[in-house]
Amino acid sequence: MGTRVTLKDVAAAVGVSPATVSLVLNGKPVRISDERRAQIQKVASSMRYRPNQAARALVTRRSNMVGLVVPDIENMFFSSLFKALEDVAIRDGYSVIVANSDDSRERERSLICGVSARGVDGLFLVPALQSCAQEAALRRDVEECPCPVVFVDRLVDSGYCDGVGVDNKEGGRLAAEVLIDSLAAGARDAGKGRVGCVCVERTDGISDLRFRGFADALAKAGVPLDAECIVKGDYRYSSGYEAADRLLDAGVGAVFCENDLMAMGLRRRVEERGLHVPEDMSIVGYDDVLPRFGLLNDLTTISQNVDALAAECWSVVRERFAKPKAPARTSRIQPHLVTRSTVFGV
Amino acid sequence: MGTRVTLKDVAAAVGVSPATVSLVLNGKPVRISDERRAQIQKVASSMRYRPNQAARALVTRRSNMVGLVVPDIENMFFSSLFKALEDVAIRDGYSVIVANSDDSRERERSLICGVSARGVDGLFLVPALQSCAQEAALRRDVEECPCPVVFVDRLVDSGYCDGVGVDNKEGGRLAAEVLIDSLAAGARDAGKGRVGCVCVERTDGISDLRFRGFADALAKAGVPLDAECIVKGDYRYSSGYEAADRLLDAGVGAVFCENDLMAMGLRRRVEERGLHVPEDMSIVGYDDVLPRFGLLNDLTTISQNVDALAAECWSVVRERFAKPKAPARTSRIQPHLVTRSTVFGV
DNA sequence: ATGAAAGCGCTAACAG
DNA sequence: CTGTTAGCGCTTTCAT
Repeated sequence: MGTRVTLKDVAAAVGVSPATVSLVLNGKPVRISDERRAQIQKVASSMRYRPNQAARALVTRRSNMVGLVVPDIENMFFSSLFKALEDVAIRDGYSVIVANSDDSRERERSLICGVSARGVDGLFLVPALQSCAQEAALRRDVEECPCPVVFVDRLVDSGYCDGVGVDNKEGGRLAAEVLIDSLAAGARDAGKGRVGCVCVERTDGISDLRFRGFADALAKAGVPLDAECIVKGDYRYSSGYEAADRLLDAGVGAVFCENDLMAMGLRRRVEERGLHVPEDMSIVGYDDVLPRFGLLNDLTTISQNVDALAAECWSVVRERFAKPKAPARTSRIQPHLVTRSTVFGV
Repeated sequence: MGTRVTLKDVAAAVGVSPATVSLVLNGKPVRISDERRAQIQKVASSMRYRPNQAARALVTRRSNMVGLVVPDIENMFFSSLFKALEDVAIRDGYSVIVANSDDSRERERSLICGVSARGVDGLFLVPALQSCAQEAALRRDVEECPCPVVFVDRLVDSGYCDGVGVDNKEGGRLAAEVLIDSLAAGARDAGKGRVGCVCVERTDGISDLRFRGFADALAKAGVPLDAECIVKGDYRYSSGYEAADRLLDAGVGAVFCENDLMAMGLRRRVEERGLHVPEDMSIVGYDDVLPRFGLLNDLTTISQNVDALAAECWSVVRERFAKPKAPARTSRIQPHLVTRSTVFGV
């Protein structure tokens, strides 16, 4: 195990004061003779000096760490979000501390405290499901948090806090649009002409928007969306799988699933019944996160563009660092349609 | 944004010295009058005092943070590993800093430095692929690292460093065993009687062991494993998918895939050709990590037991904290067979 | 151009 | 039983 070499060690080795070394190593525009500069650099690197970040954080009040609290890192979307965020953060020399709230208010609360006590400069928070239903409690925690907080993805009422999300309503609209086009592209056999969806009932301020965007666009185009064609899901593969029979039996031939996992489950069951996608059923998913995990994905889907989301998160927090008192800002990434092979005729 | 209240603030509010407050709040067994104790506790909590961890780390030389460097957090296995590790670490009050090496030696190197400069108490490292081929360079970094390192999963030559992994050879053996049983369970039609595998060629010290365990067990049982029944894969869905035709055409009816993703891809292609699993082909996967992501999995597979792996990681590092000079120790978790529905007759 | 000194927030001796 | 003192490793005035 290596030993810890301090600034003082370097100073002693060179025969100057710690202050001088600090100045040089931090590239401060103080006029120190070039020879000294070079010498200090050389000695420091040959001694493998690494500044102690804790000490530095103590005095500068900046840790170059940010926190990320997600409901569950085993949700592919959040996993990707983390990776994308780390990619952009690391370029500015930041590390990311991640923690899982398990969608629990209590755990989230303790995480906010715990992570901020670590001195992070900013905290990205995907609010727990339980918090979405207890906005007042969440707000209290956020306001007490000694560092800026940015809501991510789940945009709860956030006049008091920065937020970055995706335009879910637009995503729903895009899904409706392509399904409508598909309907127009070719006449369906009898008993396959209806439109349906697998949607999630949650207070996360996401599923309802996707549904609203979808339903509104359908209505505007005069395409009916009947109650028996709306099946509840829970974002998991199995719920898509289980939705298939009801949809098929209702004569649905075009389905919007609120995420890709459910779309895959749906597709599997459809094919198990000896039917084909998209000939017998068109399917649109949501997320487009599967390919990032090495899962082959030929699903036509609405992409959330996780990289753009992460980039925007970073840009928002940097602006907040620069102007701590600026008014809170919420921004939304635009989703887009990725056309692959599961929608008939497009 | 909340304000930062320090120990001194609390001390001033109570009218005692900072030291006293520190003693009380850390539950030190110093005999301080109970009334003072209670009063200090009360004031501290009402002022919402949170100790500054950076300052504490500076003096105690313990940060209560550990690092985890993985090749890619978008690999489901590592994603699960992180979650499992966080679960166990948080119970001891530890936070985890995660970073992706992208399997690059260079990036890993800079991560080891960067993370350890943050003062982590320990570092869990899944060596980058590139490092597995440059053990000397890796070793140098590890030995220079000012905190204990634990190799995880990819157990490179590690006489000098603790390690925790899975017994991959045993996993391969288990896969062979169940496939052999399956063969015995029912006679196969002609042209489906051979055994094959989709395996990965890598220097990660994992794929080769799985293969070796598999091949050795087959040999011992007198079951042939012919060259044309061994197809190369890359751990991704698509490579399993693409392996299917060659395997089928070679008359293979029982396949071991070195991970679940490839097994799923293989299965998909087999079914696309109108065949059935397990009637026409038995498939054994490896990992059993898919269900954790909400992916329905009815694959018969070799489970790595990520939770046990993480628990063992934690136990190893704790022991290292306790005895910094103890000899390095490598331990291996035993994998086990999870019987589901993709092996014929078992 | 460089060094001395103060102090970030906390803990750990040591006095009292 | 409690307060004072002295740093942890670093940055940052302010003198020199």
